[in-house]
Amino acid sequence: MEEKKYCYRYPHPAVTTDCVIFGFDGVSIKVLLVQRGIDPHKGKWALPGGFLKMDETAEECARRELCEETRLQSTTVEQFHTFTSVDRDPRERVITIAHYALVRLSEVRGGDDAAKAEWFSLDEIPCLAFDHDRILRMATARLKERICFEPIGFELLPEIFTMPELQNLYEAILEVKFDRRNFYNKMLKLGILTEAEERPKNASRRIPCKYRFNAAKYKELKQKGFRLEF
Amino acid sequence: MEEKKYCYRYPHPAVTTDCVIFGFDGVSIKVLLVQRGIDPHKGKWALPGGFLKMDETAEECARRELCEETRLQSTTVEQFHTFTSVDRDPRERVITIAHYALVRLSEVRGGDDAAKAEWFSLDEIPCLAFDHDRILRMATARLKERICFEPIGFELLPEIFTMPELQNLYEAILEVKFDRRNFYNKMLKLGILTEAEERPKNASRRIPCKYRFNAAKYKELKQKGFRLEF
DNA sequence: AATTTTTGCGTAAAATAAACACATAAAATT
DNA sequence: AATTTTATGTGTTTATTTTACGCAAAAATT
Repeated sequence: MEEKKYCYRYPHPAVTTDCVIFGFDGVSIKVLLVQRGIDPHKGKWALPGGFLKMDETAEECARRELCEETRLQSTTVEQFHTFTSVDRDPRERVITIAHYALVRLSEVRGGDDAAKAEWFSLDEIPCLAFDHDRILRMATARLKERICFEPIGFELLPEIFTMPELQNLYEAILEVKFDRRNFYNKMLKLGILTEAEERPKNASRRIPCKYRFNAAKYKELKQKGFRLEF
Repeated sequence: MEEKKYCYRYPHPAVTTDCVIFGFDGVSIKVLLVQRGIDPHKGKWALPGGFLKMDETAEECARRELCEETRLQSTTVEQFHTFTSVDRDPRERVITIAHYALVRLSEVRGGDDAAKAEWFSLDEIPCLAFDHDRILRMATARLKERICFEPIGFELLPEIFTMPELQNLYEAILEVKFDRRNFYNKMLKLGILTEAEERPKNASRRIPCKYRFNAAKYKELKQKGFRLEF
């Protein structure tokens, strides 16, 4: 039995971060889950997560876990809720600061963790450990809200993408269907897309144009006070 | 020196909740601050807050503090961000789960706390303890976002209110001016207001109609999938 | 070779938002 | 007391945005 050497005058809860890592394979939204190797809930699938170290912020902690699983250093990581039910963990009082991350599936390499990790579609999520199903539900709800007002969708696509790909992403997240031509017009009119390649003269109409997200232009427009609104 | 009797195998941060309590006096948005009676930052103004107990959730903790300051039991309290900078508190590692609360100023009675508490307008906030200025800024930003899509504004008004009062509230929070007649039309067309009193026949036009928020109607409309959009 | 699908680029209609006009009576001013 | 100003309810007109849908051409399918 290891010594309990960190002592306080008042009880302290343990603090963890969990990370809902979203990806997009061109058809549906995926979430990365890991299979727990230890009790409690040994063998069950869970969100990647771990204990907060005393010299790191919650976001740094979440990024560390993200990197352990995907080898990705720089991606969108955002805190969205802290879960504090008193009986979340049978061992001791544990509160968790939940984050979501958006990654490009093509850039993900296997994690260095021995633990088994797997991508799941949102409609085939297995039974999850702790209150992770609740965390996941809130994460997807937040993703839906955010994508309507911030251009976070581009974090899930390759740098260069086509309009149908972008539409598929929006439809997958929001679970709706858009009219192809209206989506096209609206997106272009926003002015935040740049044509990635010059279109050949003998342009085949069947081959879609390639775009990239114009972050500079978006920043400029945002300062003028415009909102995405989808 | 009191005994440090709560011991763990790994270091644990202390966890607090802070609460940004918003009120509206008919003209501007107010925030309740308390003057710290102890070090660190003794004498400085701060957000009401305190340590999370082991048998309560973060929301319960925030409500407890709200009640201590305002005697209000049932109001909107919502978590919006957890602040985790490593050097927030000079004593030890403290993370705080920040909430905002919306209260009707008319219903607020003095707190039972000995500490001095005072309402401040957003444009005359004094220097605050810890990182509470950052917390307050994020709270007001969140309030702005939320009021555009959820009818939380009514929590700040008396149960019965007039259209000019409602408009003043929206203008105070969003820091914009609306055309009186368009605001009026838009609000009525939403269908979430009920006339509170029958208007006398010899209705003076100068005396505004009185309304109340129709929560049932709002719930019904929301289920059909409509958004406020302001 | 014919048919279907997919894309770029439109346009007409419908719905929504923005701008503003006017009557009335209370309140303020003279 | 008469006059002016202000605040409110109720519109209408115009501009803008959203929605619905048409069409041609090349690629893919049959």
